Parts: sequence; structure tokens; C-alpha cells
Amino acid sequence: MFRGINSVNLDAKGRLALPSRYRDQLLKICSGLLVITIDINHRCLLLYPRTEWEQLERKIESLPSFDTYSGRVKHLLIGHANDLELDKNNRILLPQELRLYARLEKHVCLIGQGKKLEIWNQEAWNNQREKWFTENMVDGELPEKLKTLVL
Amino acid sequence: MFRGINSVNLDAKGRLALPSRYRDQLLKICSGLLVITIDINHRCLLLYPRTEWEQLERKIESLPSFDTYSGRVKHLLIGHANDLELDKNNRILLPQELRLYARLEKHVCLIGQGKKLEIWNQEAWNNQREKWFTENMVDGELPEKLKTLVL
DNA sequence: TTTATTAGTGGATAATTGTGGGTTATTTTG
DNA sequence: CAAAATAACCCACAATTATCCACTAATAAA
Repeated sequence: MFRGINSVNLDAKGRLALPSRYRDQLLKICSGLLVITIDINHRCLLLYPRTEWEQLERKIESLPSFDTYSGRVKHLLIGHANDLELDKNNRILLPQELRLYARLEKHVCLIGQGKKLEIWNQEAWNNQREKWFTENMVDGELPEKLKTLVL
Repeated sequence: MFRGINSVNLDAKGRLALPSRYRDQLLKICSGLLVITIDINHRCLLLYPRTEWEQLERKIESLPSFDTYSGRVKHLLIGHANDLELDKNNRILLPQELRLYARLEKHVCLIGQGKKLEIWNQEAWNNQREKWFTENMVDGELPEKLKTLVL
């Protein structure tokens, strides 16, 4: 399980060093094999252990072929997915295409989100966070599950 | 499983070099034997391992004969299917007819989509992608499977 | 404080892949 | 059947990528 924020720097080649606390975990559950893809709702990237991704991919693939929205989700998620592997220094090389999409330059944020890690442009993350704080939730729009959630 | 985007160039002869990461996989599952056909929903091409295609073809053939849409699907998919084989440099020669249909010139995109690869005119792909990003999904129109998908 | 160990960073080298084109074989066409 | 067009095959160069190594900073132990 991934939790917490890390602020990390990409090097000139677009490599990202994962926080060492994730290292053993990743080697154990997926031998350092990962999959990275884009997030559809925000301009950020999603990093999955290969094993986790494959489960998700099966679900995505089984979405109906002739449904417009399903096709879109398939194209965007699977179409942008890249296989990655940890190098000996605990780094991954982010594909240029995805770096451009998420507008990643030097300063990026790693956000632990359970089964996956999110990778944000640092500034974009700060802005998004501010937005979430200031925007109010409208009660009528909350799904049942959220309404009954006990923190 | 095919995933991810590759930007590739057709050479003057209309040959397409497949990314090397697919090579071993293709030789293993179908000895480099492929089938290419057109996509019905977009102006792009679909590339299947021969083995995959044959399974799909059986399903397509069994579609009801007196249904208008089924007939259309049969004609378009099976009618445009071409057998291809990888050459020694890991390339395939795209039939001219199909190249014209998908308006493929020099710059094309290869999009991994699970069991198949899609081949797009690069510009067409970029446009389509932008469209998908900017158009919002309408909640009421989402199929159940998509609504409950957890990324 | 000093030393040892690990984490983070950068870069050189070697291997692989992408790309182009020349040559030979095969098919098509008049 | 000859000529032209197309396709298959092969080689070689250029560009990119992966791999490896080395240095510095940071942390922990002595």
C-alpha cells in the first residue's frame, strides 16, 4: 500500500528515483516491474505494480466494444500504458510522451494512493490541492457510499 | 498484451517497423504471422496476431445473417482483412489499399490495445485524443461496468 | 567527531534498435 | 513473353536506449 507525499526531482534524462521505503515492497510484490499510464481526470500519471495493473487491465478490456465511453477509457488508459522496470539505483525512466502529458519538469510530487502512486507536476499538485480545499461539496451530489462513510 | 503508444515512421515503401518489445511475443504466439484489417469506428487499422484473429473471425462469422449491422460488420472487417508476416527486420508491409483508408503517410502511431494494435495517422490520433480529453462524459450515459470501475 | 552505509545524482560506455537503401526475386500487365 | 512494377531480402549506418560505474550528500553507527 502506498501512502503519503514525496517531493522528488527528475534528472536531465527524465529518470525518477523512487523513495527507498517503497523499494523492498516493490521488489517483493512485482520484482520491480511496473506499469505507468495517464490519469484521465487530472493531468498526472499513475504508477502501478505490474501485478496490480494486470488485474485492472482485464477489467478495462472487458468493457463493451461498441460503447463510446468505454472505448475512450480503453484507448486512453491502455493506450498510454508503458511497462517500466526499476534500475539498479531504484529509478524508473519516464517516457517522454507521458512526461509531456503531465507537464513534468524537474520538481514532481509522488502521491501514494493505495494500490497506485500518482505523479504530479509539483505546482499543479499544489494548485489542485488548494482548489479541493476551497470548493465546497454539494450534499445532493454525494453518492450513497460517501454519505455513509465514517472517518 | 499490447499496451502503450509508439510513434513510428513508415519508410518510402510503406513498411512499418514494429517496436522490438513486441517482437519476441509475436514470434512466440503466432510465429510472426499477423492479420491486418480496418477499424469500423475510426479511420485506423487493426493489427492482430493470426491466432487471435482466427478466434475473432469465428465470432464475427457467426453473427446473424439477416441483421443489417451484423452484415455490415462482417463485410467491413473480414472483407478488408489481409495476411501479413514479419520480415527479418521486424517490419511489416502495409497493403496500399489499407494505407489509403487510414490515410497513413510517414508519421503514424501504434497504439497497444490489449489483443490488438491500432495503427493511426499521427495527426488523426492526436486530434482524436484531444477530443477525448476535452469532451466530458455524461453520467447518465455511462454503462454500469464503467461506473463501478475502480482505477 | 569520525567512520561506515545507504540514498540520490550524474554521466560514460556498450548494446540495441530504427531507418534507409541496394539487390535480387516474384508478380503483374501489356 | 518481355517489361515494368512490386515485394522480399539483406546489409550498414545512425540514433537512441540501457547498463554500468562513480561521485556526492545524507543518515546512522561507533
